[in-house]
Amino acid sequence: MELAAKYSAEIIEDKWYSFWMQNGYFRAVPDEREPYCIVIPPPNVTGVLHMGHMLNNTIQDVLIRRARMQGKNACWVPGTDHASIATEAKVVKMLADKGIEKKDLSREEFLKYAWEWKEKYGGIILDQLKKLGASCDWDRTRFTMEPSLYDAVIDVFIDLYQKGLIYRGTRMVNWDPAGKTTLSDEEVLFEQVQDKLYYVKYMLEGSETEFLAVATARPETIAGDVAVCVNPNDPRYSHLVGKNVIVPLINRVVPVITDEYIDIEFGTGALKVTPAHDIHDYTIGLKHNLPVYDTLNDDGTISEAGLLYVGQDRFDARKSWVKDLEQKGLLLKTEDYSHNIGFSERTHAVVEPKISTQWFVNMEKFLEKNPKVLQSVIDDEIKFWPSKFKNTYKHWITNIKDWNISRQLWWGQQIPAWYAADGTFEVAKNATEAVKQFEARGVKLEEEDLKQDEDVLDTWFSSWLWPISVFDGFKNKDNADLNYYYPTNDLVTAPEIIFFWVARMIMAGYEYKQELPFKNVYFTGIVRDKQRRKMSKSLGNSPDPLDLIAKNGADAVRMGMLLCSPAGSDILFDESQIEIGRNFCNKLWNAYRLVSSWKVDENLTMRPNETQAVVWLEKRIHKTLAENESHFKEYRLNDALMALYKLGWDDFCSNFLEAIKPPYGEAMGEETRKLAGEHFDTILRMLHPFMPFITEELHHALFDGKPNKPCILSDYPISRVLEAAPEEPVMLVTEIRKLRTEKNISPRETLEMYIVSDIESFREYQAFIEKLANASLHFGTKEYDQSARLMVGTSEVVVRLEIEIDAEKEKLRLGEELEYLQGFLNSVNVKLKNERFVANAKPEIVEKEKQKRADAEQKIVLLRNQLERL
RNA sequence: GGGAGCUUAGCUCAGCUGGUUCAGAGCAUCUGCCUUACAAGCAGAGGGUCACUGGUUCGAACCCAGUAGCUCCCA
Repeated sequence: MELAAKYSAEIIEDKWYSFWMQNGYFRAVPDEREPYCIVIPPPNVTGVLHMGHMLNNTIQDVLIRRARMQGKNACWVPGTDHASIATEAKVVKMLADKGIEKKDLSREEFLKYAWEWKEKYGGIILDQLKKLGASCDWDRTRFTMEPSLYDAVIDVFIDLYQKGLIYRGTRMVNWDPAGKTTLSDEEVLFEQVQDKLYYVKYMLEGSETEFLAVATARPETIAGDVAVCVNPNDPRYSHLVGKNVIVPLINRVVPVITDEYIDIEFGTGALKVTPAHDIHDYTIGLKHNLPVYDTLNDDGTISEAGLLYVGQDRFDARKSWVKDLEQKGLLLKTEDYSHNIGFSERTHAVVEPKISTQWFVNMEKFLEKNPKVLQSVIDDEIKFWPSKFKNTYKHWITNIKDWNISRQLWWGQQIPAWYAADGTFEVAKNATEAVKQFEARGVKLEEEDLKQDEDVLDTWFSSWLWPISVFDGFKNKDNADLNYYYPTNDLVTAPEIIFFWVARMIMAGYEYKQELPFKNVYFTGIVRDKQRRKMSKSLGNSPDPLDLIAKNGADAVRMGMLLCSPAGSDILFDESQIEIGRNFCNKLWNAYRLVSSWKVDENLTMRPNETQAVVWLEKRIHKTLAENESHFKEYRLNDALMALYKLGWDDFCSNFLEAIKPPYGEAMGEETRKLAGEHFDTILRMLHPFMPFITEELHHALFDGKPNKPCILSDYPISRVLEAAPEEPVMLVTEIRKLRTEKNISPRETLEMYIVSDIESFREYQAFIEKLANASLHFGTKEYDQSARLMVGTSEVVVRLEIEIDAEKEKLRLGEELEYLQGFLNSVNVKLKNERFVANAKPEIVEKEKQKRADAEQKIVLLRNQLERL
C-alpha cells in the first residue's frame, strides 16, 4: 500500500485513543506489582483546557506512561473540584440570563440549578484531556462535591473542631464585595496601583483655626474614624496628644492617641484610625479600646453607619467625600501615590478588610502537632523539583496565618454547625446529633429549633484531602486502593498553588495518614507568551490548545511544549515550537516509509556496513537510555526528550538508515531488515511516553498490525552497559563531506583515500564510513598526484583528488591552524611548568594536561609535514 | 518594606563537586542541493569579553563581595 509522504495525525490519534480506552489499558487495580500513582491536580469544574493544563497534564502522562511500560501498576486518578466561587458565579449568571435572581431562590432550589449546570457543562475539561492523549483511569474520576468526598470534608471539619484545630472567631478578613464572600489570604492578589493621597483637615475641638492634617488614600472611610494616632516620639504633635479633634463632615469628636506603629515619615505622620476597614487600625483599636463603625455593606456600598452618601458605591462615595471636603475647605492637598491593593483572585474586585465572624483553622497549632509538615520537605523526604521552592515553602510555613475556611456561598459543603436561638452552637454531623450534644450539656431543644450555619467551606478545604479522598480513605480507612496507592509517587502542579494546595495536602497527609501524600512534587513553569506575559483568556494571548491539536496533532503539541519547558522555569511558548514536533512526527513517519519499502532477500547475509551500523546504533541507543534514566530521575523531561530527538533524527535516520540503505534497486538481507525494525521499535518505545499516538501507529505498522503487545503496554527498553560508540567515524564522514562542499565534489563521486595514521575505530567501522561518505578507504601510506589531507583527532587521512588544489590557499589555512595549535600547546606548557599547578591539581587533571600536550605536539608535526609537502 | 531567584549565541536554555579541544544544545540565520523516505527534507558553515566591577585561586561561566537590570513570592 502506498503511504502518504506527509504524516497526518487526525485519524490516527482518535483511532488509537479509542483503542486504548476500549481495551481498558488505562485501568488500574491493585495487584502484586510495584504501584506508581499520580492524582491529578483537579481542574476547576467550570474550566476549559488552557496552555497551563496542557503542559501540566502532558508531563503527568509522560510519567504515567513510562511507569506503565516499566511494568509498574500505573494509576492516574482524574477528577475536578467544585470551585465554589467560580461555579456559583456561573450559575448566578445563567439564572440572571433566565431572569431569575439568586435571592428569590431557596438554597435547595439554587443547588438544584447548580447541579444541573454541573451535569451539563462541568467537566468539559476532562474530555479535552482525552484529546491530549491523557491516559487517566477514567473509571476513577472523582468530584469534590460527590457524596463520598462531601462526607469526607464534613467529617474532617468535625474532627478538627473536636481536636480544637478549628475555631469560630471574629477577625479581620478579606471581603470580596463582588462575590459577597470572604477570601483566604491566598485568594487575594496584590497589585501596584496609581492612586491619590488626600490631605484632610481634622479641626481641633474648640478651635476655629487649629487643625491636624491627616493623609489618607481612602476618604470614604472617614465616617468610620474613631481616633487620630501619632507616634509618641513625634515632637510636631506632642502638644495635641490627649486632646480631641473633629472628624470632618460628620463632626464626630475623637481623641488624638499615640502608638509606636505610626511611621513618622509617612504622609503627615498622623493616621486616622478606622478599625472596621484596616487591619492595622483594627489592632490599634483593640489596644486602645476604641469603638468600631462598619461603614460598608456587603456589596461595597456605604451602610447606614456611614452616615453620608448611604447606598453609594464605595468608589463613588470616595468622589463625593473629596468633593464635599474641598467645598468645605477641609481638603489641604492631593498627591499622587502608588501602593499595593488586594484584588480578589476570582472576581477581581478590590478586596475590603472587614470584621467578620468566620471559621478558621488554627494553623500554628496544627503545625505544632504535625512538625513533619515542614520537616519532611526540609529533609527531602518529600522532594521538590526544582528545590528552590523549598525556601518558599519554608517561609510560608514559618510565617503561617490562620486559614479562613468559611465562604458566604451555597455551592459547597455546608458547615456542620447548628445554632440555637440564643446563638450557641454545636458542631455535629446532623441535626439529630446536634440535639444530643446540646442535651449533653443540659440544653433541651428540638431539631426544629436548630439552624444550620449558612456558609460553606472553602474549595481548598476539599482539595487538600484529595490524595486520600479519591480513594475513599476517610469513609473506609483501611481499603485496598488506599493501602496500595497511598502515598502516591509524584505530584505535578503549578508553583502558584504551592500554598493553596501542596502545603495543605501535606498537612492533611500527616494529620490523617501520619504519612506524606506524595514523594515528589514537580513544579511546572508558567506558560507565557514571547513577551513574557502570562497566557490568559482575558489577554487573548493564548492559543486554544484544542485548535493547536487539531492543526498539528497532539504528539506535535506535546513535544513542542515539553522541549521548551525546563522544570520550574517559565516556558515562553510560541506556536512555531510546535513545528519542531510536527516535523519530527513527519520524520518518523518517513523513516517508516523507507524501512517498509525495502525488499527482503532471505538468501542475503548481512553486509559489513549493515553489521557495523547495527553495532553503532545499539551503542547510541543504550547511551541515550542511560542518560535518560538520570534525566527522569531529576525530572528533566525536556533534556530526555531532546536526547530522544537527536537519537531518532541524527543517529537513527541520518546515520543508521543511510548506512544500511541498500544500493539502488537491490534487496536487503532478512536479518538486517529485522534488526532495523527492532531498533526502530526500541526508539519508538522510548518515545512513546512523549508521543503516544504516532509511536503506537508505527509500532503496529512495524509488526504488520499484529505486535505482541500494543506500544502502550510494551516493555520500556532497559539500558545495557555498552562501551560508547566512537566519535571518530562520524567525524571523518563530516570531514569528507566538508571537503566535497569546499572542492565542489558531487556526493555521487566515490572518493578514494588512505588512512595514514591509524585509529582503530576506522577499521572497525570501515564499511559504515564508506557507505555514509561514499568513499573507499585504504590503510597505509600512499601518495596521489593530487590530494587533500584531512585530520580527525590525531589521525591523518589522504584523499585522492582529480583536481589541482590551490597550494597557496592551503598553505594559508594550514598556517593558521598551526598557529592556533602552537598557542594552545603553549598555554598547556605554561600550566605544566607551573610547579604550583603540578603540586596542587589532582593527579588525573595533570595527566590530562600531559595528554593534551602530547596530542597537540603530534598534530603540529603532522601539520608541519603537510606544509613541507606543499 | 521583607524574602527567593535570574542575567551564557538572534531566541529558548544546558553547563553536576572550579581543571580534557569548556564556551555547548535545539531552533532561527547563511551557503549549496528537488541525491530514487522526508523541501515539514539533505549536506555544510558562521554566531558569544559567559551582565558589570573587584577579590580568592596555579587556574573562575562556575566560589566570595559589591553594582546594574529583570522575574517571582510575601506583607
